[in-house]
Amino acid sequence: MANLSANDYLNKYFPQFELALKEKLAQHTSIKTFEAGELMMQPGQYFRSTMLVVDGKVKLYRQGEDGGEFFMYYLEPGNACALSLICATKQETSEVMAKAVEKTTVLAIPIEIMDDLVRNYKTWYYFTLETYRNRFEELLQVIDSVAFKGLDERLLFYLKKQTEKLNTKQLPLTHQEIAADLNSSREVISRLLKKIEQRGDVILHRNAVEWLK
Amino acid sequence: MANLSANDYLNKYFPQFELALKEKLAQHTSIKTFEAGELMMQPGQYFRSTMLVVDGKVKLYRQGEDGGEFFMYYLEPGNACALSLICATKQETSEVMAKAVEKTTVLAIPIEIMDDLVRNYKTWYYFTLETYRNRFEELLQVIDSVAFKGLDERLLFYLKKQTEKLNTKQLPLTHQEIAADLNSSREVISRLLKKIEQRGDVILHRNAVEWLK
DNA sequence: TTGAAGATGTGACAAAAGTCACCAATAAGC
DNA sequence: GCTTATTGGTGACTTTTGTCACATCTTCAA
Repeated sequence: MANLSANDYLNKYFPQFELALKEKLAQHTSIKTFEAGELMMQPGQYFRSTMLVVDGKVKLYRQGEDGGEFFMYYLEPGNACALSLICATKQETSEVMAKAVEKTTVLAIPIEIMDDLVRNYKTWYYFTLETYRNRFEELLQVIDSVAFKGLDERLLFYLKKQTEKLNTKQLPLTHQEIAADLNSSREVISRLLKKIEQRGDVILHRNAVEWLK
Repeated sequence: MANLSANDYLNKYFPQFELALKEKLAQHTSIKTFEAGELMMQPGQYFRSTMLVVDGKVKLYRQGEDGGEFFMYYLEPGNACALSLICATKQETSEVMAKAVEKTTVLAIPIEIMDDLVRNYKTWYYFTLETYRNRFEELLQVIDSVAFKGLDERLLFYLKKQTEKLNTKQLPLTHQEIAADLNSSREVISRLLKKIEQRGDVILHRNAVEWLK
């Protein structure tokens, strides 16, 4: 993607923002990019800005004390990180990990203007509410799958979600990565995938899983 | 508790609301009460109002397709149901269960005035944001415990949370109820409780667990 | 081409959790 | 008192998941 200005990004991915808000943001935000694989946020880190994703893809996951991971959801262009809204506003440390899975571009909004945004721009207010709502609902789904389902069903749910979000049926995932996302172990995932393959729902390739449904 | 007016409740539990907001709410809300054990909200139900809890205690939990339960958190006086904010605003059906665990009183805010509240009363806006934030953080904790911890640790976490919220070390819970909240089975909970008792962290009574830490 | 690293497959076993059957203790109602 | 429902205890067993050890296979770089 060619070099777009903050204004270009805002018009493209945040058309619902009122004009004055877009102008305000264009003045005060800086554009930051992260390389694929780069960590954008980690527990214990303080924030001086909230981030609006305008290009790429960000993976949000929780990290356990033992170092285990647990995938929550992806952020895409047009999304904001609900957690960074929380953390920036409350000046608390983040409790989740955010990692760029592709080269990712964000608009960084300094916390100093957050209060102004919230008070004076209705569309910003609606946007933050909508962000909370959406993330909340995603978290509820995550809780469901982990509370009520066995690993086999969770794996199916995970693969389905990946095909939707990555927008391809050839999922570029190793068994090891899947295991990490589900906080399980590679061997177990390998076996479950094999079962699913025998049922005819996927085909296993090296470094990839092909979703057939 | 004697018969309080909406205004009394607002002053007591929502002192942070600006005066005009309290007046507005006093005019437009109705007081509803629920008996102990009464279901206040269930999946598939539409809402015509958002609820502010002003007395009693409400248990929020998720229900699986198989009928299993999964405890999320309690709402207490001064809290609002984040989900009812979502559902009322988006006119979507609820996806969680809410049950009064004690006789509970709420102020019901008709959705018709929600937009007005959001637009014109700053303290309402802050309140809704704060509500989302708090529930979000509670959900993250729930996810952690279920993603990274074994049943034994989850049980400890659960008991601890109960002592905090119920504000007593004599938890009036049967093993069956605990098992339901954790979406496990009574026998397993009984055994784990026994272990914890042997470690000296609790004493088991009939219909109650005494938390010693 | 060869060696190293990473990805996957698999058997054997261990640990955690759920299920079933049944018993004992307690409380509540008649 | 007696009966019955609820609560809790326990052994035996199964299923699910995790762990360990090791074998293949592929890719890539030296």
